[in-house]
Amino acid sequence: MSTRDSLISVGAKLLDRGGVVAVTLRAVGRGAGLSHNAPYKHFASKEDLLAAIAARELSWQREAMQRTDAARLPPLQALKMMMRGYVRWALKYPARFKLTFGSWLAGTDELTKAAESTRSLLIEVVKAAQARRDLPRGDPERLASLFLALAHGAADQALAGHLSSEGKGHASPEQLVDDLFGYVSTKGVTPKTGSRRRKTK
Amino acid sequence: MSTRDSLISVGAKLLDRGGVVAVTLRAVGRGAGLSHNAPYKHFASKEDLLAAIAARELSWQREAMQRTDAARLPPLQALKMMMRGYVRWALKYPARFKLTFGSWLAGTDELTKAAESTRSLLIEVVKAAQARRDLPRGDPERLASLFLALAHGAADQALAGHLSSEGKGHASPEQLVDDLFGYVSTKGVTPKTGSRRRKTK
DNA sequence: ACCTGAACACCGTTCAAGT
DNA sequence: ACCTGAACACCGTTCAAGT
Repeated sequence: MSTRDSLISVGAKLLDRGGVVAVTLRAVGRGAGLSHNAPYKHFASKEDLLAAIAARELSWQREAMQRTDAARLPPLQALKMMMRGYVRWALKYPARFKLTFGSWLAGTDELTKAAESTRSLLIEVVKAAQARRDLPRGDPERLASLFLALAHGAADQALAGHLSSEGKGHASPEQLVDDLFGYVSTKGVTPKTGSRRRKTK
Repeated sequence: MSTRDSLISVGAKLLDRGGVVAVTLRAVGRGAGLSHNAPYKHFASKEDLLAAIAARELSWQREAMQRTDAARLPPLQALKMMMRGYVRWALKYPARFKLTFGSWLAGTDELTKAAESTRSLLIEVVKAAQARRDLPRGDPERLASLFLALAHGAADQALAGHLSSEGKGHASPEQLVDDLFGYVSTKGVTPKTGSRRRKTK
């Protein structure tokens, strides 16, 4: 493991422990057994280190989706698993999730590339599901955006505590993902809310 | 306007200009024409000031929705306008939007109250739309969560640049909101992606 | 090429006073 | 009740050296 990689790892650990405010270049150097400004030999600035952490995270996320894809499940089911995995990741590592979508005024190349390759994988799965008539026709990019936006938003709302406040309407992010599949898919999957959908035409 | 309020306003201005990192208690004091630690007489900590800014924003958001509600439009249309307003607000004030859903380890009372009252307004509109059979049956809280999560996620993805990358699949957050209405509503609104839905049963 | 140590400006926070 | 000024520990960043 290169020094650069271990600095990224230390940064991620600090991030998990104390949020983004806990990630200081000095602490990262310390955690790697180096001097307070050794990080500057590997990253141009603090933002640059944070971007590297985010890129690694996004890249792992894509790899997880690729593994799901390689399992050759029915595409609609694969898509659902990918979205659930995304949500679980967000809930398990909130700080990493937040960081990944922080304000990257000028997203690094590394970062945008990782995001785009995730996106295109998703689009392919949507296309495959459409070919089997499990998803309605229409621009696959747009449909992929719809799923991703919902998974993302549901996770973020849950983390903010705006979802599972109190009472019975405690929809988990996973449930919302399932609901969306119910509304969109043409396979007659009934959302658990009790609403009835037509059977496949 | 109380000193406290003007401190909040200065903080919001700094936030818009330079993101959350630009909001320093010292700069806020300076901007209000006070000493560097005058803010401590009104806020317990920096986090406390940020929470107050977020709460004000959330509260404004709710008031905008209430104005829409008061216009007595058909509920489904009112709901759509609220969601679009939410998205437009996020795109116009990204830093405020991000802040509002930052990691509020211990969300202030003020903050959670504002969020809850927004939520309950949304739920009422969903119920009204269901009563008119414009939305399918099912837990209205859950349906409201679905709309809010999508609007939120679409806005956040757009801000991260993960939506309108390049090519034709450049779905705007507003379009995604419209798409969701198309899939969910029972009024036979056709999503612009070209997918056909059944007419009302 | 990679690392250290000193230095600078800035920040959050605390404390003792002032009116 | 509200504000100021000094002080402390900490941080991002830069620079001049060291090997």
